[in-house]
Amino acid sequence: MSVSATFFVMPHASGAVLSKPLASKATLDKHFIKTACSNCNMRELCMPIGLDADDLKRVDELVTKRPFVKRGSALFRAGDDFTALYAIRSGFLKTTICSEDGQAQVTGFQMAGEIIGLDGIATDLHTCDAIALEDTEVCALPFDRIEEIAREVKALQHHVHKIMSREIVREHGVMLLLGNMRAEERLAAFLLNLVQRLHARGFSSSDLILRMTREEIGSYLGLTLETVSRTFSKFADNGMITVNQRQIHIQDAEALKQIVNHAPCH
Amino acid sequence: MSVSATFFVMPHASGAVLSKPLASKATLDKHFIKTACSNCNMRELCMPIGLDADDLKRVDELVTKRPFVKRGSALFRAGDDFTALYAIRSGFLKTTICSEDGQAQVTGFQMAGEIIGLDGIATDLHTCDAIALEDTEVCALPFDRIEEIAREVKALQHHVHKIMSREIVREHGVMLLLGNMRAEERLAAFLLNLVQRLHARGFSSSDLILRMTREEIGSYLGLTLETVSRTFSKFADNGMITVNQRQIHIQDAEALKQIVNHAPCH
DNA sequence: AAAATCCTTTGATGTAAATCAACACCACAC
DNA sequence: GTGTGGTGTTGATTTACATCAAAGGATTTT
Repeated sequence: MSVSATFFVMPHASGAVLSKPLASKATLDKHFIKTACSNCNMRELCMPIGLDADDLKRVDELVTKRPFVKRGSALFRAGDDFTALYAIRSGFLKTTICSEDGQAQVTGFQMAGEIIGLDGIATDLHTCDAIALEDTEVCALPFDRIEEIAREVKALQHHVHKIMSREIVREHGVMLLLGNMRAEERLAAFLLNLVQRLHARGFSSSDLILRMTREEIGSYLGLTLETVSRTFSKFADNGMITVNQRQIHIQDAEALKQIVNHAPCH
Repeated sequence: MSVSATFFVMPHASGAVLSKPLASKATLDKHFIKTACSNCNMRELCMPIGLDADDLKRVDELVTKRPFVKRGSALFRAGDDFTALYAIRSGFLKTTICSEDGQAQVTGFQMAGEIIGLDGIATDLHTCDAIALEDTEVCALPFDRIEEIAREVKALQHHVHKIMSREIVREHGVMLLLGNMRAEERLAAFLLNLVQRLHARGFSSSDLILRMTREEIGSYLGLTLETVSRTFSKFADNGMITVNQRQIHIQDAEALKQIVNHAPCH
């Protein structure tokens, strides 16, 4: 098992593999489901396991608001006061940091079941923008309430620690990617990581729809949009994937893994 | 204030500026100082402020061992069981992750007063090697004890969260550096960050001794050792710094900041 | 103190990816 | 229908950095 696979391709695989696709279900039942965490489709992904009924009730009270973020608009922006973490119920976001001259860099893409906003704890201010790449619904988890309950519920406390540590490990993987890998390796790792996370949410492990532009992928991977486009074409020419706009079909996952693992031209 | 300066140059500036250099003191008093945290030189850096006497006593009991790590040897290695975080009392370390083909990448450099080992929380296994670049003394903080006390001492709980969030923000800065910056910008940001952290520990804000090789700097910055060396030479030619082996004197910090901020050749 | 190893510098050459540029495509509006 | 702006592809050229190479210093070992 390679480090790339461990660090980068699987950082979100916490064992929670759901039996059915969640997005459609969430859409269907939108107005009927109870909004309690204990009843949430995403529970296995964003909540600790092994809570007793009493603890669960406490955690249910945690979620006060469920903001809806329209495609293209921000859940929060750098400089905003930090008050809450957000658990993503449905949708897709990117986080970006930008230097004063407008140079922006995508630091991550987040999907349903993931937690966003951890960067704000350090200074009580958010340090990045969180922009919805499609219509997105999140659960606001007021951080002072999280800390309050975490002091009483051991499992939640540890879960919070794990989530933050996991983000640190994920970023280590990105550092490896940005520091060491060639364009092909980066894009292969990116695709495998995306599809793996989608698969853990009940979606196909071979088909995916990109919610972001080539430019956003490039920004995340430290490449230009042209290089991303060319590399997609190269993968397609080699029969590893088929590309149809934002629709990607992975035909040969093994070949992609080979590319990620085999250190390049050195 | 630029993002680079905020994210990358100052991530460790938690306001704690000590009045005197600590390293010599620590060396001098080595066998005489009380080993309690409440008496520790580094307290302002690695402990929460505003603890009452009762809380302080509790935290004092946290530190069980003070392992000594000889230069070149490992505090922990990837794959080791995670049991404790480590607060660095004195010395200097690097953390590295490596892919199976032996390709290693430095993910950070840590100095006195900083916490190391946060990556292990996610899986109960360390995911990187921590190697001492000079003889180093650390305080082992058993993580189950940290969680136990954090449940009782609110200030400690929040402090742990802040430390983890700060690490996430630091890594965002590294991502920006690796993804967007040119060699000169990277090295300038690196130097400014190092000297700023040293200054916060009571050392000079213009002179520093590098504890790592050009190769290790290059690994951290996603550059080769030759490029690091050449860039040092270029800075020296421009009169920004003087380089004497590992001794660096910063003559024109402003010029270095200019390099970091001004987006490059785009 | 000599030997061996590691580290650093500097030069010459090669190359992966950026940049510059043109065009095709899609979506949405009017 | 014909604009208009965002998005994606592909080609030609440039360039920042990697790679290859060699030699001089520093540091550790014996």
